[in-house]
Amino acid sequence: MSNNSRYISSLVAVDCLIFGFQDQTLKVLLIKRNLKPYQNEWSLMGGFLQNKESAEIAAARVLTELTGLTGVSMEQIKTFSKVYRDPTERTISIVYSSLIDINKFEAQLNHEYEAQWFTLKELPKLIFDHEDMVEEGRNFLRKKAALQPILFELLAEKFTIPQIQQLYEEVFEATFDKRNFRRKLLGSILLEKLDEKDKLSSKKGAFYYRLDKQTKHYNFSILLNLAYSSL
Amino acid sequence: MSNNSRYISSLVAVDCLIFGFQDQTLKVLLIKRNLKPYQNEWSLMGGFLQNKESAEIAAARVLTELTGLTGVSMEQIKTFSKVYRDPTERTISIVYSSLIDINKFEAQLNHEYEAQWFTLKELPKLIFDHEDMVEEGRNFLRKKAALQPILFELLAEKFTIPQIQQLYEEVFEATFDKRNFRRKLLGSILLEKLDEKDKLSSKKGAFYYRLDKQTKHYNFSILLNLAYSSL
DNA sequence: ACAAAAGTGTTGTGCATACACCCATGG
DNA sequence: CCATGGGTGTATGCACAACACTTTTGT
Repeated sequence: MSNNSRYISSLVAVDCLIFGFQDQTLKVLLIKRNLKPYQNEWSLMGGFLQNKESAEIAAARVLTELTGLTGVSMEQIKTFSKVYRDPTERTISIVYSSLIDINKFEAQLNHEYEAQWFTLKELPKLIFDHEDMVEEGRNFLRKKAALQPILFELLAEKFTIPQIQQLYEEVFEATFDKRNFRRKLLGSILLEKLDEKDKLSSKKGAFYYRLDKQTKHYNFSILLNLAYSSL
Repeated sequence: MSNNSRYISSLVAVDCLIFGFQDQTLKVLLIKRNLKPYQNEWSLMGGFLQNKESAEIAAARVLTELTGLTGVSMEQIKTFSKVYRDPTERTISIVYSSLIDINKFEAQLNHEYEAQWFTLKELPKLIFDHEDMVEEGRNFLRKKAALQPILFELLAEKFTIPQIQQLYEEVFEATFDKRNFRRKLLGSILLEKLDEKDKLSSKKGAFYYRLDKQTKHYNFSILLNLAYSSL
């Protein structure tokens, strides 16, 4: 099958849906476009596929460009291809998502871009179909989090149990019993309890934990039934 | 962001991963390419995105072209974009999957294409990265089937319980206790028992069932724990 | 002293699993 | 009459959900 005028040759973009967790809230990283058209409107950070680049590589490049972070794992969410999704030019966009520890990010932010974290409830209007992208990403996050302990990537190295619980409650838009949550969590994942306490959110203070070094073997049927209703 | 020589303008293809169920076996529909290069090699049925066409529309068009079927629901599986996946020309491909009742298909097959059903175990060598596509599709099918009663789309309007069980066993590559399976199934989905029996696979015969008309409210935590291990 | 969040155990129930025998029929 | 696959019921254990009180400490 060779090139033929009936077939379009389309620009292919990648867009990065970057989730972080801050102030007990799940957030997405958006940038304000600094070029026309749609100047000053908010969007996901994206970029076009370059010549000798797979979409995975392109997505990683875009992420690094914005945040300075490398080696972050990214997952393909979905490809968007509506004909007029970008009114100025026919493009299709492959969306990738990543979860980052928001503090690492702050350190390395590229200030060429005007980037800002938004909670999912206070999302501004986004260009094109980027709001659909966020929605898809959110569903993806739920399914994934129900099956694998990925959400830890959103937390700093040290974290408290109440923090994790808040994160899960955010993602699933639900509230869980703290006794049951703690039991399930500790029963599924090897966590190392530290002596240090986080006293920011209570007077008593909550012990920090960190992921046990050799934690590769989690027993993660955990939280699955939470998932039932939300999937 | 306007066109720029660093950015490639790539051909965008869709490939259709069509699953069917026949002789107690899960099968995929492949075609033998009738043009060079790679003439006479097997591949998924695909086509290029046309000018005013979204990928969803293109995938539906391709499916119809091959099978004559319309209105079949299709799901986007994943987009493949390795640089040299198609050695002759840079293309990216968006894979869609559908489940069809193999009998409906037989009736309407377009014989311009040399199409053939293959079991997953006897898959021939496929062009490009099409084998990866099949693999992705299979994973997708498992996850989806664990949460939703989609597999019914593979069956004819009337089906027996043992038939469904075989189908699920195929998809999950596992065997289930028939008493438990039946109980869970009937407890989750409204099935209407018919008076008629299928005597093809046993002397006693197995009663036919069909999906209850207003079956929109299934209670499908069913089979989820089968999923645990396979997801 | 009191407010605010952290931390802790027990009990009941429903669900999944495991398991063995009878039934209907065609050859 | 027998071989083949279809169909049925029960007992056990486990994992989840529900639930209330004590601890710590900053103000």
